[in-house]
Amino acid sequence: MTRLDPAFFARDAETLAHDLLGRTLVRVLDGQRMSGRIVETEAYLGPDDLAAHTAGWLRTPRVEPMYAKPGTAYIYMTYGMHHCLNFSADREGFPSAVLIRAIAPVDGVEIMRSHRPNAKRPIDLGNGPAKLCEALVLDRAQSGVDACRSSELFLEAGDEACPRKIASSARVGVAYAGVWATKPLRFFLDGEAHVSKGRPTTSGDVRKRLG
DNA sequence: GTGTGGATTATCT
DNA sequence: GATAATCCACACC
Repeated sequence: MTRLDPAFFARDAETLAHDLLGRTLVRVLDGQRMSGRIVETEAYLGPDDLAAHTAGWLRTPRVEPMYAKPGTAYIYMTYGMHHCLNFSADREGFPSAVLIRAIAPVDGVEIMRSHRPNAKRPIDLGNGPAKLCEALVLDRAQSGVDACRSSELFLEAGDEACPRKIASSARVGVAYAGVWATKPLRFFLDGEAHVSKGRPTTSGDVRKRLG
C-alpha cells in the first residue's frame, strides 16, 4: 500500500479535502494497527476563512501545526472534552488544514471498540470527528506529528484511487463565521453510511458533484 | 425515529 | 470571563 507523501499534502486545502476521501487513515498503537477509510472531510482555508482557527493570521502555540509543513497533524480539543484531527495543507507558513470528520473502520475494529465501549455498532466508531479521535486514541500529544514520517499516524493511498460520488455542503458548527459558514467546504462520499450525523447550520444547499 | 439540552475545559481576550 | 470545527442521553412522538 502506497503511503501518502509530502507532495500529496502540498495542495490547497479544498483540493486536498476532496482528494483525501477514500484514502486510508492509519494509527499504530503499541504495535497494533488500526485503520479506516476517510469518508468525510472539511477544508479550512486559512487567514481569510473566518471559520478557521487561523483567521486573520492568528498564530498561537495551539495552531502552530497549521503553519507547519504539509501533512502535519493538528489536533485540538473542543467543548472541553472532544478532540478533532486535522492535517496541514498547502505550504509551510500558510495556515490551512483539512479536518477529518468521519472514517469507515477497516483494520483493528476490536481495538477501536475497546476505546469506545459505548459504541454499539462498528459504524459508531468513526462517524464523527471526536468519535474517531477517541477510537484511535488521538489527543494533543499527537498534535504536530508529521504524518509523512511518523510510524504511529499516517495515511495510505487506499483501494479507491478515485471515489465514486462526492457531495459537498456547508461546514458543521461554524454558524458564527458569516458568509464563510455557507461555503460548500465540507465533502463526503454520497450514500456512505459512515458519514457523520452533524448537519450544516445552513440547510438546503447540499450540492452533488460527479466523482 | 426525531429533537433537544447538558456536559466540561483549553484557549484566547 | 466567554466561547467553542461535538456527542450522547433522554424525552417525546
